[in-house]
Amino acid sequence: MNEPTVQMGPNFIRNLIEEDLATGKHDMIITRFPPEPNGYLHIGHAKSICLNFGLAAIFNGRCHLRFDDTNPVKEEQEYIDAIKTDIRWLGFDWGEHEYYASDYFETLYRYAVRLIDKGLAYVCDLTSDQIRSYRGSLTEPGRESPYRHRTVAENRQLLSEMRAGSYPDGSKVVRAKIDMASPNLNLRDPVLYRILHATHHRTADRWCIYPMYDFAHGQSDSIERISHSICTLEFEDHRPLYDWLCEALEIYHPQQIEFARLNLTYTVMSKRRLLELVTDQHVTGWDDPRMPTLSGMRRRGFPAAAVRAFCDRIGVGKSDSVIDMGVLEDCVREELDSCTPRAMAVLRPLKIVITNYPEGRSEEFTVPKHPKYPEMGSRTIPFSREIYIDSDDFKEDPPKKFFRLGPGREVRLRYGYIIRCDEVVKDPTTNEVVKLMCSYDPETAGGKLPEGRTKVKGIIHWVSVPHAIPVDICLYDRLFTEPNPTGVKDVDYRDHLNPNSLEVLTESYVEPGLQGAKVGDSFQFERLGYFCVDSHSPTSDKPIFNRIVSLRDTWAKLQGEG
RNA sequence: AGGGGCGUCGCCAAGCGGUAAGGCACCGGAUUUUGAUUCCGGCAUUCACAGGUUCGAAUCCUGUCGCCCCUGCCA
Repeated sequence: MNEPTVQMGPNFIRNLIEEDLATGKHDMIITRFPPEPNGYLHIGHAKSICLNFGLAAIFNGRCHLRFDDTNPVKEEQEYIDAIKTDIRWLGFDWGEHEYYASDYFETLYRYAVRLIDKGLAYVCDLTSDQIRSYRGSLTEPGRESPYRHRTVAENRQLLSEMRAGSYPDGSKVVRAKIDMASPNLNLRDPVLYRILHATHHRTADRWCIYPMYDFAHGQSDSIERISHSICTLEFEDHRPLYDWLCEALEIYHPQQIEFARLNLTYTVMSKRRLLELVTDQHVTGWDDPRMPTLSGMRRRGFPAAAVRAFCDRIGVGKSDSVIDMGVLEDCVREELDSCTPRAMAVLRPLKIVITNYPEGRSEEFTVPKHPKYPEMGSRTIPFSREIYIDSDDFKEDPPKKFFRLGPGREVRLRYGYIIRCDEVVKDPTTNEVVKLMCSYDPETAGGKLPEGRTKVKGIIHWVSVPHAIPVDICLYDRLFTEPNPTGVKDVDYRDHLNPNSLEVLTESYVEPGLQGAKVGDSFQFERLGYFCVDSHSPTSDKPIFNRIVSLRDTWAKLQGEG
């Protein structure tokens, strides 16, 4: 396993743990990442994973992977497998420490019995609607259930009958006996167990009562002797309940610390919505390269190291925040720039005929795979009389500061000759530019500049027509047109879906050296961006390249302003 | 006065009584056979606001305002 070097700036959780270690409150720290196997992991989970595994690595502790699988109707083995794959991809290893809340069902049941014996829990026959109305509201206290004062013996009897399957779904629950007037709604006799005659993906039909999250999560942490239970802000209100439970049960009491969950612009982050995008087929699946899921980003070509760098860069705090997508993209570019071999590709081809280059002749240029790291080796690119250039590198009527090709203009072919556009050939009916007749200067090969010749400012990429490999290109853009798709009043987030989030180009070409590229291989197509071979390429011989991220483009930015 | 939390540059974020780190974005400029990369330089007299304590406050106290979360037999 590739053990990542963990980067983590100072943050309040790290400081707190440092203090706990310094004061001897703990000799070793144990954290955990506790996903529910009901969906795929997304970049928000990556933040939590990097935090929990990162902290464990920094302080020489350990981090458990625990599946909080207490709701059999929503959870599936498929998700467990996908989650494990994603965490390993991110570069983290939980070793032997793979746990399941369902492994603790028997212990949890004994805990429930213990509460009943202490008169701190009871079996309640109210319907869910009744429980809701008895709960009161934010501003009004609740009312006690008429079943609240059943005897210990009766409660024990009822609970064991519940477990034995004597009652139908929803007919009874067990509740903690805390305080129906508490200003904290979580303390108004919360439900601990419900009856669910459902087959669980791990315990099959052994149980027909299942613990609620609030009765499983904290105790699971306790059972695993988690020193620091790190979770997101919305569980802050639940902490008093976990405290109450640990005290009532007289069990080990982990310390819960809450941090703000990640939000990213131009995407959504809730599992519910991501699932909707998948089931409504707005995307092709959980691993659609436009999804903020780890599987989507992996397929898109984001390096795991970039995701880790991102998680470090955004920090950890308690204030609600929305991170600009640009931060993630910058991390991806930074990682890819140093490790990605360069290549030339033409996305929207425009043919050029070099009129003074002999017909039938061709030559090869040997150029570095990476201009800054010659140790990465070299590649050869063929040149011939006909080449493709990208159509936006030619403008019949060039705007100001456009230093690419235009009628009568000169431009340098990357790693090749300087050419001049002598003639523009158009389709007589559509008036579209179909071909450019150019001439080359044989004295300018490989960057050479003869004495007295003025330097050309523009350099463009190209591919030799007879040597070009046809490929399909997938251009991805942000999934939504709104920075905060769920934040616009009275508008469904799906109405902000970007209709142009995927553009498929089917007439693109790459240099012949990319012939043997394998799924997942990444390249920088010079002047265009980073691309990788898609894992869903058809078995046909025409590969698909996903654009991972574009290069920074100050020219495009200037254009946008104009 | 229902409870809990948060408010430091456009977006994140250090800082924890001694006089505002860093990143992204943005703006200059240098180098460049990728308008990329790299490199330099600029970018909060001010920390939601108002009072108070102090020689000294983003940091302590009081009050005000704004935003987020909580009424699943989901997690």
